[in-house]
Amino acid sequence: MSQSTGGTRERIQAVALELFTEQGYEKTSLREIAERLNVTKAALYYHFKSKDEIVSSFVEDRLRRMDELIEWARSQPATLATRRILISRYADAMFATQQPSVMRFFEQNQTALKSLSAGLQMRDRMMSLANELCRGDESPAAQLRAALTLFAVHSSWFAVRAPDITDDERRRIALEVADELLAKIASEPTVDHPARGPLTRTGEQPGADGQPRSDAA
Amino acid sequence: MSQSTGGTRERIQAVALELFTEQGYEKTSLREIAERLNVTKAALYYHFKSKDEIVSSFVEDRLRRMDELIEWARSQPATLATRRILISRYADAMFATQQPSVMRFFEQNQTALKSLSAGLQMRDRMMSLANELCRGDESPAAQLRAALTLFAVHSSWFAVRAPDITDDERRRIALEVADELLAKIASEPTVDHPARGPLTRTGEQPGADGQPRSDAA
DNA sequence: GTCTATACGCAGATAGAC
DNA sequence: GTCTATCTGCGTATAGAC
Repeated sequence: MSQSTGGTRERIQAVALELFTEQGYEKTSLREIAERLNVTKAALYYHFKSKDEIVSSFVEDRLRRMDELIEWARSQPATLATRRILISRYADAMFATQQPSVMRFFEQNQTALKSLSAGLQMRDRMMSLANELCRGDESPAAQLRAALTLFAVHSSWFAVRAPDITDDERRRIALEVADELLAKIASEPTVDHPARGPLTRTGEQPGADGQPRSDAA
Repeated sequence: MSQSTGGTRERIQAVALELFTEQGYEKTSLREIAERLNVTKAALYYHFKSKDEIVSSFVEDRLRRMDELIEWARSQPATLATRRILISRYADAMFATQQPSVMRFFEQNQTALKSLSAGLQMRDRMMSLANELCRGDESPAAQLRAALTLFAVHSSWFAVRAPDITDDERRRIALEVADELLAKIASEPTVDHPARGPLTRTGEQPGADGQPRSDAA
């Protein structure tokens, strides 16, 4: 919040993010980060209390965005239109500024993030987002489609191997595939076109969300 | 191959696989594995030359299966039918025996596997498999769909949260979603139904496979 | 086949000078 | 705000006894 230094804190974040993503959080030592910046390990400890606080520092921003998104989705009806806007906004957030780097960091460090509080929080948000994407259709297939929708946005960054493709094209293709998946999720709890069938409705649990959210949106 | 010991080698593999998956490869120490088995670290080194050789030992089997699968796919025409059988056989392999554990290990240790030879080999095979799933349709959207098809099989294990679902149901749902994705991939290089449009064909690279494979299939 | 003992290095983290 | 110096502990791996 209050950095009066010449951006050293930001430089540490940038280098750490890069190394954590390339070789993994566990495998990257503070010594390595310090060497890249031509400073000592002790200098790092002036800016951050610990190694995992470096992670938290660049995750905060993303957490905030996701919270806003989830809150918005909960205030909307569970229709295809809502879901399309939801995934579209999610893609916007992921493709904006330097978020792609943070996105890749998360993909590449899923396991390490299990022991980091920032990681657990992000996991929680991703689950909520997936839940919102299939709210109203509790079938297993819908859950899978919802998850794949998020994967579509994420993997558009590495799964598409084209030499001169722009970020905008990646985004558009991701949303094209995502929309197809979303279209197969039932829009209303009472389905009126039994062509797809309800599959195995194992048992409705009413409030799988977690918090009851009593505060205003 | 030739274990005359009372299965100690297998017990090490099992415990290592479990811990590597739960807490990550880097974070799991040989001391921890040894303690779980009530042996010493030195005992581990009798059975395996190094830590990463433990990984290789339980990856070998999976590599062989995937090689067979890829080889088969290459000998077949690039049609929807081929792709459906391919993903179905892949699912069979993934759901068979204790392969789900190995599958989860890979998902959870993507980054660590970049510095392990076994990991690099698996990455290579996954890429080849994805390539086969969209051979004949080099559009970015097809590449994304092919990758998501594989994700569908993988994520059916954790994305579907249902209390009493069987492995067979998971497999069926994964293939249901996978088939939808595959249906949108063009079956022939010369598309004759322009309803979907050619998207942004950025530039055809004839042999994006890597090896020219001159040997017989 | 498994043990004890140990080598050697690097990890994260702190104290206190400048 | 950055440094030098240092602490403490654990990491992988090896030697050699039983």
